[in-house]
Amino acid sequence: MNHEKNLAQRAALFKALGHPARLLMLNLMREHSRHGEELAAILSLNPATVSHHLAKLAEAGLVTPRKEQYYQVYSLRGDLLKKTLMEMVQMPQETLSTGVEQDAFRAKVLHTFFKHGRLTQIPSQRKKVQIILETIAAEFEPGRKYEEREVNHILLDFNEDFASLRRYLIEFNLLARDKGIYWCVEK
Amino acid sequence: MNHEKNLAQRAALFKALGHPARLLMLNLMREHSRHGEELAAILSLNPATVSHHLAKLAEAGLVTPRKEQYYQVYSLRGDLLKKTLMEMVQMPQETLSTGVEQDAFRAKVLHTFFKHGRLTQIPSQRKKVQIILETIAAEFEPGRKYEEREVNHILLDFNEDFASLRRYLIEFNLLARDKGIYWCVEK
DNA sequence: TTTGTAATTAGACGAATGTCAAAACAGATT
DNA sequence: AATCTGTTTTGACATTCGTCTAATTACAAA
Repeated sequence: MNHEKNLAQRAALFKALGHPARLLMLNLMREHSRHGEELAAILSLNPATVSHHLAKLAEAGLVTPRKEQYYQVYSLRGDLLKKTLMEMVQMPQETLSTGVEQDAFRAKVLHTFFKHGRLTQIPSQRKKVQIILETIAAEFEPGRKYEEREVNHILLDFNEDFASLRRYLIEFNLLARDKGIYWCVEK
Repeated sequence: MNHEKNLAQRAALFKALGHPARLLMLNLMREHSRHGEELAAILSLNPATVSHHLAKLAEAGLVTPRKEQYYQVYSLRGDLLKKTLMEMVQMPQETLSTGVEQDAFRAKVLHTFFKHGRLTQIPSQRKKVQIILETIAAEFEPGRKYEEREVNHILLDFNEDFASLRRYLIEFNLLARDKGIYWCVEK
């Protein structure tokens, strides 16, 4: 996809702005166009170095060159600079929010604490417990009522300590109970 | 002065934004706060690397950390990102416009073509000729009238080819002539 | 065409940056 | 107090970046 390219492009823009000499050049060009030799003299840099910097700025679309008599004159492209940092940082939702984000963390946690479909250990961090319990709670059909021994039976598939699991599920508000009848909480 | 620090700070901000992993982190934090381990899992990076990136973002003032249970949770500082690129690039006038800009180029040109107060050669680039001639024209008192032989005498101090200099000065509109009388043009 | 001048490229080299493994740290849980 | 776990630091290594000199290129001026 072009998301990668897009990402690299954005990074390149900021990278182009991330050097003192180049910031100074842009400020000088803010007043009027400049040619390489002039910038080199003002900044006390070698013309080759200036050329190198200008290439980066041009590649990022921040300046545009034009020929003029002997000189290659560079001028500022103001339109790009009018955007906010946020606009430049922000990437399309789809690039990130397709659930991939949390899935990576979920997957890691699940892989750590589940072996062959069974819960090997209950993590001590609440965020991880949450993930574990959500996975277990998915085994219960929404809307259906369960007897306590049905609940125990299901939980027993995950770990022999079904009582702790049941308690956790209620504590985390994933399971509800009334008069010995259980049901899973709607999301 | 703090101009230097200011300049380095600005560059550091952009440098912090100039890396794909850090851009992704900011985008992830745009939805909600994140802790290091989570980011490491999502980005498939070593926790140490993530910590390093987060430190750069924090130093640039783009994110702020807070402790939360086991975790160090980082959240986005939106205010900074609201500014435009131009606002971040732009430096106070005084830092640049005190005439230092052009002076550097002038100095270089003058050093190249003047030796011991005498003009060793007339440059072929108009921008440089302009600088040379302005320097020579400064020898004439504003308002005062000069005979042609007085003009020649002054120019002879710079170069034996006084006739060419005189012609150039008029061509560049630095000296004016009427009926054999010369005067320097007001700025 | 020849010459001169600014711009760019190539090459080299030191400095800064990104990455990870391992160790040290900090702080909550037990 | 002892332990466990996420975070940060340290050290090492490869990569990228900034800078210069020297060589090359592109063109305007003569």
